[in-house]
Amino acid sequence: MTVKTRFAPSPTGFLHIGGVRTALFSWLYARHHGGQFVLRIEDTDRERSTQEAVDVILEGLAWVGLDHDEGPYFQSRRFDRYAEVADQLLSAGKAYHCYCTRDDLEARRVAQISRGENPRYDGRCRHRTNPVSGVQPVLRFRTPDSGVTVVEDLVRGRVEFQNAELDDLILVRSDGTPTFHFGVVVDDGDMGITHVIRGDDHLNNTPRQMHMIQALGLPVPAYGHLPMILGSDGAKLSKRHGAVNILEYRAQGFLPDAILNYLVRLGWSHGDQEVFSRAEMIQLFDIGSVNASASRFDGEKLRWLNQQYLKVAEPETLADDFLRHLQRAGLDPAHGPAPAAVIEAYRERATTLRELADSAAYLYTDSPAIDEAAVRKHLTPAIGGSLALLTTRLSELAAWTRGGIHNEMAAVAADRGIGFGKLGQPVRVAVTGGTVSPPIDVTLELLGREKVLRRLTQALSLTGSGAVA
RNA sequence: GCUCCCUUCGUCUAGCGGUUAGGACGCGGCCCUCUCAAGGCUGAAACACGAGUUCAAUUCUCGUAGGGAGCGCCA
Repeated sequence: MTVKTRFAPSPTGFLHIGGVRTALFSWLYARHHGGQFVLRIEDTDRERSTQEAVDVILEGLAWVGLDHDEGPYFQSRRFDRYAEVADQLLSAGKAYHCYCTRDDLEARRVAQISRGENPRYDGRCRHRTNPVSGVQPVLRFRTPDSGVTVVEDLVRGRVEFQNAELDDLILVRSDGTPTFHFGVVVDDGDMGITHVIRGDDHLNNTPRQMHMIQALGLPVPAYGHLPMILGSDGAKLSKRHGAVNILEYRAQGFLPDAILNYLVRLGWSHGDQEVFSRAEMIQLFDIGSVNASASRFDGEKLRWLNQQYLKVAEPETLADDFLRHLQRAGLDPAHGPAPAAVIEAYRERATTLRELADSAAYLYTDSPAIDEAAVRKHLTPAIGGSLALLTTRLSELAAWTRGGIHNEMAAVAADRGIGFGKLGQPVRVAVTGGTVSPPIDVTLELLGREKVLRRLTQALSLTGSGAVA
């Protein structure tokens, strides 16, 4: 049997990190077993579904690289099929029309709750033989009222449900549209889904769906219910801390591989290993060793992982994204060094591409941000002579390389009788405007001779030493 | 309220009857060092509680407490 899994989001909002994790595990399961991964858009609720949400889901999945083999299928285009299956169930006596109104249902629900009962449909239309005129009925599924349904969950193990606890759920609304439960069952059957891997908010729905599948005479798929991801405060994911559009992570400068790596370690592990390439994930992933408990989202660890990927990536592959972040910051990439060299120099000093671009901003502008306190501290009269000498020597340096620059700086420091560091930091402040940058020779090499000489000359005047190059 | 699920350092986790309870992020210290990082070494930090079962429970069972989910003509 070939494994076939699916990811079935409803397009009523953006795709967030929790959805991506669900998609990832489902995708990994399929890929690990050499199976197929199906994408299905569950848009039976026409009121709340939007094309914009569909686009965002598709773009998000494409960005993180969770590719599907089939689909996207849209439930909204399969209404005829659902109607056909509904008729089948109705004529087989496995479903029936219910004429109870919403108001009646609601009133009974309130009464049940006040009596301390599980609010559920009382089945009063189960044996009705005549239609109620003027009322458009819904179609309800006739749930077995005794017995036990066992879910052998891939993640939770054996979970039992008393059928008597379950009521007759609606398959088709009075307006003729199918409900979520019905669409899922018909689609999973039609699409040949063998393994349903989804969030554990569906665990309680599983016995009902199994009943429908059995009534349809279809094979019951295997189920795996994944624990949910909580916000960093332990509360349900909300916009404050993670339930943001997955594409926002791209805007923040995260890499897809880092996100998937972070997500796969939420609820799953392989010994002490922390970093997994996609190939390793696929090879090692085992749903049987997925945790049953919910986990919290930790942005710090995501940042750490992101840097791990930043550090080993081919700089060229990061160049385009880096350029986008520069432009976002209002900088002109043409006015500075080639991206790869900057990435190379900065990736151990940044956790995201966005941070990296922000740190490198001084390379791409003629008016870098100036740290006034650093200027006062380092650009003192005493350093003026050294800066003047360095400026002269750098202007005469034959080849503008870090090695050559380093030699000139060492020579100036020796000549002036000061340590390398005593010269390095004032130079750093002079050319970057701040106190932090890659090794000073690398920094100067990146900036280029023209900008370096100009900034050193400007800095010289700030020292108040009267020295000139 | 009813049903179902969950519970090891602050966080992610390893553990699958006998361990000095391991690793990672974060935090502290030391080393390296022109700054910041990165890196190396190192420190503090956990089995929710109570009963069983057992020679022996973090590990098995049952409770308790605390979290979570479901109970819609939402998905």
